[in-house]
Amino acid sequence: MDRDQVEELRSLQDTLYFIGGKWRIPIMNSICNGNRRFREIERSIPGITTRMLSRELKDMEANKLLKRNVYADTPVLVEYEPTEHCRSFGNIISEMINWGRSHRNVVVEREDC
Amino acid sequence: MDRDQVEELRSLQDTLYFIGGKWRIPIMNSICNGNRRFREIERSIPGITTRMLSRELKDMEANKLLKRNVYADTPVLVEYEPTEHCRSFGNIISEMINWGRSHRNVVVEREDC
DNA sequence: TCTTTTGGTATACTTAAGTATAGTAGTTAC
DNA sequence: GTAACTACTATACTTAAGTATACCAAAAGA
Repeated sequence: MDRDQVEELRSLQDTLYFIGGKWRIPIMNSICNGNRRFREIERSIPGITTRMLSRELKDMEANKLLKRNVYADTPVLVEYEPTEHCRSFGNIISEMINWGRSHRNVVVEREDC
Repeated sequence: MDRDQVEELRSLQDTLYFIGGKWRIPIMNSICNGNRRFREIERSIPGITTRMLSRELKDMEANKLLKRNVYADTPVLVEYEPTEHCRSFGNIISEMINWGRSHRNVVVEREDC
């Protein structure tokens, strides 16, 4: 194992740690797709609970992945805005979508046989 | 949420499900980097236990991500070989390495301030 | 007035993922 | 003969992640 591979593995594991669970990437994707409000994001990700969404959003704000803007009109309006840091995940997310798409095709092919 | 976003989310979640835990991507990376034998892969990923490696390799074989070749010389030699399916993850892995690298730089910058 | 919507929090629980540690059977090196 | 390596499996346990459910206050709509 040469030096490069050690550094690559470290970068890889950092990213994986950052992605963490099941929901962060879908949330990033949703926000980058233009969803801004809590219920809007929630509806865009079937199956997520308010608890998980709430926790993730808080954590993501702390990690500078998004900005939480509160507009104190009545009723109060809360919007989550992606940062550049969040958008920098775009390539990973696109690649994941591509992979998932072609993987599904492979599975479908197998099922046809 | 239009049709496209539903399909994208599905692809994304499929991929995330496939990646699963903490170890699969590092294992794929290791094997694609040329590591072939059990102990070789194990040593290339500090912290992994034989149990996790064993489980993952088995699961990955079942999912056609790799081929397990047994050479019945004495002593028996076992080699894990990546399939095209595994290599197709290359883009995701590269993007993750890139992200991890630049994220670390960002963190280092912050620490310097 | 009653229901629904918004933007969440609190509590309790389950399950999946991962860790720690030991052991197996065969082989080779000293 | 004993220590170390290969390629694992087995058992027991911990912890983190996720689920289920209920609830809150304020506002708007029917």
